[in-house]
Amino acid sequence: MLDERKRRVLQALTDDYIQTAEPVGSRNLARKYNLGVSPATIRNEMADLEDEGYLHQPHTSAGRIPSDKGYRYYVDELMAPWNPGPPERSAVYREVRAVGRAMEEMIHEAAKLLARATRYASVVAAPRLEASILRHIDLVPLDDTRIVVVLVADPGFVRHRIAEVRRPVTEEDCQRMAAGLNRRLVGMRCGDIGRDRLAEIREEVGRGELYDTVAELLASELSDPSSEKVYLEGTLNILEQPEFRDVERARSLLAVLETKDALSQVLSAAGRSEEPTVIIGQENPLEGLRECSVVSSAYRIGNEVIGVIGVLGPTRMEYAKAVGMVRYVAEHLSEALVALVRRR
Amino acid sequence: MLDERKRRVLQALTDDYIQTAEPVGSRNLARKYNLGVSPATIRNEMADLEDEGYLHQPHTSAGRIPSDKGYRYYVDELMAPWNPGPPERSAVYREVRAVGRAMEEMIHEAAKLLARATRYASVVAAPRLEASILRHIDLVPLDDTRIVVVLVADPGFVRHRIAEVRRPVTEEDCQRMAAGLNRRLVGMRCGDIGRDRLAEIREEVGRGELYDTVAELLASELSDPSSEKVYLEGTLNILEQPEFRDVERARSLLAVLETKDALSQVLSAAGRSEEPTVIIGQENPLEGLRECSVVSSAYRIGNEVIGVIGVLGPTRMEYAKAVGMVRYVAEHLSEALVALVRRR
DNA sequence: GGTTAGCACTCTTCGGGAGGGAGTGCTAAG
DNA sequence: CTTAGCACTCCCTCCCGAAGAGTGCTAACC
Repeated sequence: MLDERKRRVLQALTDDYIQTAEPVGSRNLARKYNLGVSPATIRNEMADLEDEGYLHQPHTSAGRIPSDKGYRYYVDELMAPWNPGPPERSAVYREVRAVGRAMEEMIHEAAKLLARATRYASVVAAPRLEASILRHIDLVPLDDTRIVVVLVADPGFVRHRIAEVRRPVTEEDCQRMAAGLNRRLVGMRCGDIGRDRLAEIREEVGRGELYDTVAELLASELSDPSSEKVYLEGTLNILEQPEFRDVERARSLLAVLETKDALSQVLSAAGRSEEPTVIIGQENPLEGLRECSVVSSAYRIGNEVIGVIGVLGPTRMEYAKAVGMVRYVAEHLSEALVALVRRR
Repeated sequence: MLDERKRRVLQALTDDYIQTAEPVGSRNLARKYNLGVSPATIRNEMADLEDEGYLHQPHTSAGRIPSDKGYRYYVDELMAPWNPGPPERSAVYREVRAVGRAMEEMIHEAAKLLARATRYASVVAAPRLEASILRHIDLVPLDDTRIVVVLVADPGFVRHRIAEVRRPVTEEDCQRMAAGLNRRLVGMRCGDIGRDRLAEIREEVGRGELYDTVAELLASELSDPSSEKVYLEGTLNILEQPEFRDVERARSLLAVLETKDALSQVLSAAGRSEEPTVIIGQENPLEGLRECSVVSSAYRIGNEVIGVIGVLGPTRMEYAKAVGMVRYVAEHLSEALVALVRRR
């Protein structure tokens, strides 16, 4: 659709704009990238590219800026692939693949790393407990009316909540009930352990206030569909971007990002492809993110996609680096996670 | 030291400046606060207050602004006490005193609430595990070479880490070892469970790789003095303050706050008084925080101070509200925490 | 016919006054 | 001691002009 020279112009212009954040003029383009033609010719090409919607001008007599359509074309066809170098690689090995971490912590570390490496904000959706297999329940009395309920589920979920009862219970009560719950529930999919299921085994496992309290807590923790955890890291990086030199813009963006709900929407819009997905500006479903782009990738345990990790920055984003880094982190996160369950 | 009229002028001026963030002139002061004297008189008083260092002028022919010394006097002697109204009270009851939370989560919620209520950033130092009493250790096999180590300590600490061994272990191995560890360690102060102590009981409890791995993990988790957790919330609020309308300032402040180390310093400088402490501007030990004030208070379990919670904002801070709110939250947090251990 | 040099034109940005406004400090009178 | 009056200072805003960057068009060139 675009001839070779237009492609080269669009590529050079986008590269330049991504670097400088300033509208790019024909003279500059001719000087810095040897396109083999004069500024006048480039001007003609730029005018064509603008007519076709790949570029736009902030005002007459300014240089051009890629439009969302321009970025889209750049991302799909033009950009030079970027691969992590030694510093990025070693950071991933050091921080994501470090041992001794439960799954959620590992995922959280991956998000922090991604933010640091790209200098954008990073977002990550942690897997839902629902879909995982319950491995162990533990009841630890804190005092005679409070019990720590510890849940361990399959690929490395560990959660704890505190249950409170009116009538004192003993350590033996807790042990007996934990044994009963484990006998009947371990191996089940967490999402299937709803109130119904818990009511069914009430007779056998325990009855009494302790059972009811613990059961209620389990039901709400295990099968609450709104329990998706979303992390946001590196918000401070947003302030470094020249498009957010204005505090008001930065603030309104950050305000949007602070609502976990918005983040979930962003990540679900990104889909669950295992190859990095790029959402550019207006393609974004959320009003407040129309000047941002999101690069995200699913991560897996084995063949099963369990979450999404990505970066969020201005539309003028280093897409090549973002895509390369997201891919690398997602891959290694997946490998680290599968290692958590590999010997089963 | 200051006569009554000077006190009233300083008070009115500070109140006004805190509200408007604009230098306050004599005419304005005379109009808005009925001080019973003319602007000219107020001017004389203001000149005196400036000579004595309570005020300063950004430039000739601008109004006055309180200096750090002025704020200090205002905080110590002048400001009208502020007490939380129904909305603040109910928020505290709803969010801090809600049940089902482990201690650290409760503290974290208190910080979030404080940030929301004051519209400043909030900081909180969570108690050190070291000083608390170990209550329970649980070893849950995740697969045959990975074990979730769950620690429960006295006032509601729950932590988990994952230990990895080379030679497969069975569920029975774990149970046996957990029982042994509990028998020998429960009731001890966590900080006293160092490598020495763990080596002593090695013979009795378990030997072998499993013991060594778990022991190493316990030692690092229980007695690591650098493990103080510090939370920072409401950073976004900083951007609302007119003194941070300039992105660069906001960014450099937030960059300082993102280093947990700096936060620890701030909170330790605040001391551990149970009555709210105010640190104003230059009084702050940290270079980057010389234009900020911190209002903080210790919180307790029973009579023992276990941490510090506070808010951080520009020196032009609503001190009365900050102090009132910090006091209220710290008190209720202390009560909620003591409730965690009351039946022992 | 595509390419390029030349040029007039447009639009933003930046610096330098001018004018207005807020506030002060001083003086002298009450 | 207090206050009215007043000259003075300094900032802020607006406006203007110059500079600079970049364009689009035209006409010549290959």
